[in-house]
Amino acid sequence: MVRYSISELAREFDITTRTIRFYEDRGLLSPARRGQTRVYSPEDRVRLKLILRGKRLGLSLDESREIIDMYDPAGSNVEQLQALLKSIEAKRQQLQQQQQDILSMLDELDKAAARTHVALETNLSAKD
Amino acid sequence: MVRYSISELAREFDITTRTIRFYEDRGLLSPARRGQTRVYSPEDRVRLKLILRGKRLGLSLDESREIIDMYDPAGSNVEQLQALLKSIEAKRQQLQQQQQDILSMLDELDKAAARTHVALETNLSAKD
DNA sequence: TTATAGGTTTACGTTTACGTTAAGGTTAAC
DNA sequence: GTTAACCTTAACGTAAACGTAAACCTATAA
Repeated sequence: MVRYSISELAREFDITTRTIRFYEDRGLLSPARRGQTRVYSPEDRVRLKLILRGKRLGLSLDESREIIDMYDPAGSNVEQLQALLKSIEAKRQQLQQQQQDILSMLDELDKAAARTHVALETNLSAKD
Repeated sequence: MVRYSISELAREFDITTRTIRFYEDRGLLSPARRGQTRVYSPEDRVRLKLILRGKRLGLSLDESREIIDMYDPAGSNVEQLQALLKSIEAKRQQLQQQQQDILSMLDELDKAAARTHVALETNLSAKD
């Protein structure tokens, strides 16, 4: 039965314990307790990973929570399920927009790098 | 000679004029003036577009400015050019990480959608 | 000539996502 | 038995990215 301490997780993901407690405060994590001390399961660790991935994509904590909550359709009633499908679709669109943005930006970085190489060689051969 | 007013740009990109002025304040835009009034060129408009694309990718305004500044290697000296190449490479790596993150997330959204469809059909056939 | 539809600066307010003490409780090693 | 390395809650501070409101100028259409 694998368990983690808060500082173990903080070290692994290079964040502070304050950050982890803050995520709990915002309802993104709810670790077990041994006495007063927080004890994290592998599932808690996965949730943390998902939060951090969301952060890398520029998601707010609320958005990350929404996505994590999409994982189980436990909000069983039909309307909720249909709403869930809608927000899944919306997220997908947003991610596809991001993909496009990344491709454009990568393309422009390539060109910028090329120009910079040219400028470098010019400067070097000119030995100014 | 195409020019834009601040509210034209605000309408086009669905942001407020306050936002556009804020970007200027942070050094990301520097439109011309006609009297006291701001007048935006097509180049200004492109810069604004790039800022907003950065936003969609979760970049801070400072990061967006850095990327926009990569477009011309006017910081001509050799050390600066080498530093520029380094940061271009760093950005590229970050964008590739984001690509990976997006692919994973899209994959998980697919699965979530599938589970939701199943739950929906179950609920519908059960007519609860 | 007076609305009204734009533009301006200035400045305080707000949300998000933590950072940073402070003050204290518990266990393991020396 | 005290030092060190953990853990806890509580609370104030802060940077980023604007929102919001006040107070003002200015051109033009009715």
